[in-house]
Amino acid sequence: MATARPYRGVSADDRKASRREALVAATLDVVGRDGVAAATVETVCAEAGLTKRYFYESFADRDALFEALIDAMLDGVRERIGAALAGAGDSAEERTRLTADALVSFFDADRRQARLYIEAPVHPALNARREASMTGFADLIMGDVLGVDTADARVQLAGLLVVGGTTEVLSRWLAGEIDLTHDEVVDEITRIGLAVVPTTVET
Amino acid sequence: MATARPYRGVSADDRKASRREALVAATLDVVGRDGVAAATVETVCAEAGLTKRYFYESFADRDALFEALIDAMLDGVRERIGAALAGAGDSAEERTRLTADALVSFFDADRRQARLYIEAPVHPALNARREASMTGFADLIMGDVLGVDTADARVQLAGLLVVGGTTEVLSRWLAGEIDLTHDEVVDEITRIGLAVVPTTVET
DNA sequence: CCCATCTGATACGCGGACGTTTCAGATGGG
DNA sequence: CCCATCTGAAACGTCCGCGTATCAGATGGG
Repeated sequence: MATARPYRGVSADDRKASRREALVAATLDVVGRDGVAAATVETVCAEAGLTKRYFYESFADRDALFEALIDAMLDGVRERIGAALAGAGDSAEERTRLTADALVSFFDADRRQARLYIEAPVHPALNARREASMTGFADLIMGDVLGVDTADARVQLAGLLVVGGTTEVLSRWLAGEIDLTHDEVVDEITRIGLAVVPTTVET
Repeated sequence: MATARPYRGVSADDRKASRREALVAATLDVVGRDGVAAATVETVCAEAGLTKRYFYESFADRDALFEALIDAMLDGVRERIGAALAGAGDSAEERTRLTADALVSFFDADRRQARLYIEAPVHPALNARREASMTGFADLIMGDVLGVDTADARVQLAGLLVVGGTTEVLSRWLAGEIDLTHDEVVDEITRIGLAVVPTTVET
């Protein structure tokens, strides 16, 4: 049954896919404009110009949408950092700066994603991904960027402090509470990242 | 009207005050056990062994309770830090360690308060206080403890990064994700706090 | 041209939480 | 002793969001 049929010249799969895409985009818009808490199934559908029927066509429930959304965002961040580090040298200073710049640039360029990340704690499904990602970023920064032993609990602590602190700083800077330019923010985060490395465990 | 009358030997004011206190204590218990999101008017009243009528006798609404709760918690933290710094010398290292220890000890000793602080972002009223307090703590640490110029935007950034990062670290450590002792955590936070000071603006 | 499918809108039932109100019974003052 | 006040429990009305179901009209295949 349900022998998929073209409609207005588009195949069933294409229609479904573009509706899903519209929903994800609409959610990001709502989050960016009104915050995560405002992104209900109803408001998202209204924003997308679709009805709830199509929501449940693509997502099992609201959590599924949020998970898809934040996973896409986190993949984007990782990709951005990966690209920045791809052609980099071995200098810890250079690598740290490139990483910090990738992060700041990513969220500066798309405030919707920034708000999603910043407000992730309001929703359990988002918060779980956020926490996991912070651990991952901490490992990445301490290991791949600064080149210290991430098995050391002190290094883990330092990594989480830098990542958590950077998140807080980004949130404030994007809100206009910190009167520094993009480059100055990157400078400071880089400086702090380098300063925070436990000297006793350098490799 | 409402000519307050004693009941079971207690004055009306005393009865009301103890009910209010019971509600605050119950909220803290619920938050500690089940999280901020679980602290509804109904669950709090049930925990306190009171009914909603008494809730609205002491609080205008749920937000008022949350505000009273987090303000009390933040006052407690400030008091604890103040006491720690009261008899301290001028050494930045000593003052930083005492501050870090005060913070870690406070939340380590009362996980309910820790959970309230950590989960504050889930509720707007709590989050507003949390954000304001972080700015305040950042100023306190950079100014009163480390003795640098808090008018400098770079110092503000560093302060927020340390405070935000410390919050993240505390959250993880209390959750058992960081395998360090109380003293080791204080050591690391102290070390990082000192390392993060922008050297170009020392006073 | 006819009928199955797709679309868009709307209605529905459910549960959770809020804040208000009602009521019977316990308690204390005059 | 009587009656006003206090207590504890419960009921109520409202709102909001979820997830499902219904239905008339548009569209396309055979």
